[in-house]
Order: sequence, then C-alpha cells, then structure tokens
Amino acid sequence: MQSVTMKQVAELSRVSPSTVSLYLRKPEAVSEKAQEKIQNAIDTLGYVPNLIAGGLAAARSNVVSIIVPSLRTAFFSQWVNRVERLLSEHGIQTLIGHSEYSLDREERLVKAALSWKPAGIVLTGVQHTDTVRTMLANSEVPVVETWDIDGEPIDTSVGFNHKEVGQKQCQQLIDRGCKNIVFVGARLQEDSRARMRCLGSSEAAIAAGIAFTHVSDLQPASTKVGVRALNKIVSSFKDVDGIVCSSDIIALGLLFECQRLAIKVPEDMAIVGFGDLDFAETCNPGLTSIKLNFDKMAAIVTERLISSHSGLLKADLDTPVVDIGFELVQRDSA
Amino acid sequence: MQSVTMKQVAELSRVSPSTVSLYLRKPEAVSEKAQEKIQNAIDTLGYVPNLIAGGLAAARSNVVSIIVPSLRTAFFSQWVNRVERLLSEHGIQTLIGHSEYSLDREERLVKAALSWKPAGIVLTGVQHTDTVRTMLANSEVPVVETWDIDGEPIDTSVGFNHKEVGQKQCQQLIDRGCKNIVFVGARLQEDSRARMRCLGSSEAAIAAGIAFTHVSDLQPASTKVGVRALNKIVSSFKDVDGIVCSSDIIALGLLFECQRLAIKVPEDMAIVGFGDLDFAETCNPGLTSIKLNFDKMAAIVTERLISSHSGLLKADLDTPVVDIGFELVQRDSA
DNA sequence: GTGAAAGCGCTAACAT
DNA sequence: ATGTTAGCGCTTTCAC
Repeated sequence: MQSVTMKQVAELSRVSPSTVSLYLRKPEAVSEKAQEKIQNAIDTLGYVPNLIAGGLAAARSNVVSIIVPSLRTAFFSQWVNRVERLLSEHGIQTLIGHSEYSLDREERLVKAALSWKPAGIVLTGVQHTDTVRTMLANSEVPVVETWDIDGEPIDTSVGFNHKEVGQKQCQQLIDRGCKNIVFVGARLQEDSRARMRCLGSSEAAIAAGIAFTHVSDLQPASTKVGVRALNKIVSSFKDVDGIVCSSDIIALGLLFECQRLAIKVPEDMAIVGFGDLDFAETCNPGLTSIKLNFDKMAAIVTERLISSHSGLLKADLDTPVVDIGFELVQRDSA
Repeated sequence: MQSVTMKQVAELSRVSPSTVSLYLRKPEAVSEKAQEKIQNAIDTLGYVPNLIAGGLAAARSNVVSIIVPSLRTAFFSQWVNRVERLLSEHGIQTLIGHSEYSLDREERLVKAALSWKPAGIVLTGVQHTDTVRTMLANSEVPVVETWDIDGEPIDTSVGFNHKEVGQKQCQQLIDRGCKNIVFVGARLQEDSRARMRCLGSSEAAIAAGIAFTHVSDLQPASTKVGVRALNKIVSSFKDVDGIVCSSDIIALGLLFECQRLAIKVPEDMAIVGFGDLDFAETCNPGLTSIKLNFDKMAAIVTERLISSHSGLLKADLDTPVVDIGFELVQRDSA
C-alpha cells in the first residue's frame, strides 16, 4: 500500500514503467524528452522509490551492514562515521549494529543483516561463532573483517596486529626506564583484541625481564575505569611506574586521578594510551598513544565491497589480508 | 537468487508455504506436529527468512530509521546506543544515518529511509526542509522528533527546551558572581539547538545586566575547539570570568588549556558544560554540566513507535509533545 | 488447521 | 530508446 508507485509516475509521464525504472538507474539511457517528462512526474507526485520491491527483484540491496562491538564511546563511532561517509559516496546505505562485545549478539545481528540481502557485511575482529562463519560462507555476501588480521579471514580482512601494538606500547615504557608495568583494560574477557595487546605487552616485559601485571574492569571503557584502576594500583601494587591502557579513554581517567593524587606523569608514572582520540593531543600532559589509520581502513573496506559489487571474483583479489599498520605518537605522558 | 527459500522448507516438511509462513509469525496457530516438522526443516536447511520479500508483501518493514547530526563524538552515539537497544528488544532493527548538521543531507537520508518503508523515523530536532515535512506528512510512517520541542512537531516530539538550558547554564555563572560571560560553541550556524542555548544564555546575562558575548568555531566540537576558544578569550577579550559551553567536549578542552595557562577554575574562570558526559565527573575540577535523561527520551521514542506499530491512531496519543526536562549537575568548575 | 491463489512494486531479460 | 513479460520470496485473504 504505497502512496505513489512507479506505475503512477509512468502513467503521468506517458511512458512505460520499465522506462521509468531505467531512468532511475541509468538516466542517460533514456531520451532527453522522456527524462524531463519523468522527472516532472516524479516531482509533482512526490514519488519515492520502494527499495524493498527493488531489492526483491534485483535479489540484492544497496545496503551494507556494519557490526561493531560498541557505540558507547567515540572509539568505534568515529570508525563507523568514516566508513559510512565513504560508502554513502557510492550510493550505499549503512546499517549499523553493535554487539556489546558478545559473539552471540553478533550472531543475531549477522542473521538479521543477512535477511536483508546486503551488498556486504563489515565485521569487527576475526572471532565469530561457528554459525556465523557457516552462514557467511554459504551466503554470496562479501564479508570484510576489520580491526584485526590475526586469523583466517572468512573473505578478506583489514586491520593490524594487536600483539605488536601491545609490544610497542610496553616497549615505549621500557625504553624510558620503567621497571614495573601494569596493563589496564576493560572487559578483557570479552575484548579479545585488547587481550592480545595485553599479551603483547606482557611478552615485551618478560623479554626485558621486568615486572608486569594487568587489571581488567568489568565495566565498559570509561574514564571511571581509569580512576578505579589507578586507585587499585596505588593501594594494592608496589612501585608501579608505567601503565599501558587498552583505550585512551581509560588513560584519560588515569591522568585525571594522577593529578588528584599528585602523581607526576611521566616522572612517577608513565602512561601509554591506545586510539589517539581527539583529547590525546590536548590533555595534560599530552598522551602518548597508538594512532590507527582509519581512513586507510575505511578506504580498503569500501574498495573491497565495491569491487565485489561489480562482480569481481574473490579469487581476483590480490591479497585477502591487509595490514594497515599503526603508529606510536609520542607525547609527554611517556 | 536465494539459497534456501520458504518453498523448500515447505517441501521438506511436507506442508504448504503458507503454513510455514504462518508458523514463522504465529507458531501457536499451527499444529504441534507441523511445528516440529517445520522447525526441523528450517534447522537442517539453515533457512534464513528473506525480510525483503516479507516486507514487500506486508508493505512495511520492521526497521526504524534514526537520523542524528553526527557520530563523531560520544554525544549522539550514546543516544543512538540507547534507542537501538530498546528498539531491538521489540524485534526492531535500527538504521542509523548522520546528517553532519546539514538539512539537505537530512533530506537525502529521510528519502532513503522512506524508501525502506520503515516502521518509524526518529529525527533530531524540529527543523527540517519543507520537502522533508511534506514527504513525512504524506507518508504513513510515524515520526518522532527528538532533542527539541520548540516547534510544531510533524507527528510527535520529545525533548527539552534549549533556551531554558542556556538560561540555566548562564544563571549558574551569574549566581556565583561572574560579571563577564562568553558562550563557546562549534558550528553555531548549523547547530540550531546550540544556538538556542546561546540565546538563552544571552537573555539571562542581559536580564542580569552583565557582559555577554559568544565565539563559534567552524570545526565540529572537540577539545581542540575549547583550546582555541580559551586562547582567543584571553588574548582578545578582557576580564572574562565565566564560560558556557555548547558541549562537555569543548568544556574539557577549556579545562585543559586553563591548566596550561595556570588559570584557576572556578576562581578565575568558571565553566559550565552540556551533556554530562562520562568524564564530567572525573576531570579536574569536576565539570558542572547539564544532564539529560536519555533513558526517558529513548523510552518515549520506543513507546510512540510501538504504539503506532500496533495500529494506534495518532489522534489517540495523549500529547504530541513531551518535555523530558533537564538537570544541572553542580560540580567544582562552577 | 491447512492450502491455493493473488498479488506487493519493482527489475531484467527480451523483443520491438 | 522503449515496451512487454515474467517473475523475485513472501504475506494474506479466502476457501476447504
């Protein structure tokens, strides 16, 4: 029961529905006269194409589903923001889901996404339930896994090595003389990528023969997590002089609490963050952090999805795994 | 070209497609024997219903489209997060769009949303192009406008009075003795709600007979905007002793720069933020801010959408405009 | 309780 | 360049 249908547009402009359909998808394939008549009819009628019907007939939609763990902080919303912008330039709409770091919820989201016959699915990470892997493998839908490349991709993956990031973060602390390092994370049980970074830090510390431990908060990342962590560290641990964070947000909370407790950063406590969020540059002291190339990641995601869209075979892809690398931005906190 | 269709499920379970369809929507309306057979078939075949086809036939989808100005910061992504969670509890999927504070882009998004025959559209603010108002009024789709209630709603609106917020923010500064107040915002030309808050602050200042001015950054809200603003204020203005911000993010930047310039907050400079984001409680000093009841707003949005969904007439709604109010959270910055 | 039949609004050959 | 035709996979009367 649609207000205005293509048929009505066709009648008003005195052409056949298929000509209207053609005009909508390839305007230049229609005569100039017809173009004008049809556009007029569309305008006067206020016609809005029914993409559902179109999608049914074409057996695919121009929607890409992107699933991230969370939208609570600026972390993934910034990332989603980039992808959405790029995709929309190609006339693709973005359906956003967030899994709350739960693989089961991710499974439900994938199922829901699949039922829309999307032009692609963008996942976060390479860890999924078996059902997800099966569903995706059996579907014709191109899949891009992002943020992590440590595993066998379903289709293609683009991201960076989290273990190396963790090593680099910790090494930075070691290099400036830290002897007792703590990794602070949130929900480390669920966030496998943060866990990998923690592992990387741990390995770096072991290699350097210095003390290392980690604390994980049960709450999602926030400055409060950082505040709590610092209090735990000063009350329960001895002589900690360096902290690696799973997120800049947590690092910011650490910084705040250090100020309150008059702990000098970086002299008494060096801190390395992750994500290089907006405030990392402006806070006091500036936060040493890991910067990711979101633009590159988004560009590659888009490229993969577009090329699949235009019928490129998976086998044609030069490489199924792309490492976008990362960069340590040195500021005053470490 | 779908891998497994309902027809195949019907064949395998030896019933008709319409029985399968019925089972999917009202399992209890089918005999127990049939229920079992059908579920078995679904499981062995790995059937995923095609929502596109279903949507076409049913002439509506279970998708709600939500359009926010930005996903760059935690501001709206937190809001989207709440709504999405609530809606998903009702089996509704959320399509997220961001307009970059552009009414034209909003128009394109609304058009795209409408073409999916959504179960509802959630807009930010009450300012839209005429085309948007027309399209929405002509469609059967329930519309909820959020964040603002200052205007004639298309359908229903839920939000709060931004002018009053601005007044309250400024009054807080006046009450503690500020004599020279500046409002700091980002993209005030585009962000009409921030503009209203600025206006409210201005009125409060005028009523109290004290100096007031505003600065607007061309960039989107970030801590950097706050840093720039403070430098401008100390270099170009004289004796400013109070700042009202259009966002906590900006206030945070202000706080950082005050620290660097050794400006005491709140003694030399009192600061009021907006949004009561996570860090407002933990930063130094704690940020006095305006707290919004997102949960209430999300609950009302959901309720409106659900009731329309179940065939309630618009006229049945008790009130088309809901004011969720706001609350000033007093901390040390003002 | 179950099935047959008629579309939903559009796209995509194919023919003209 | 334009029209004709045959569905896409499902929901929904309406019989049985």
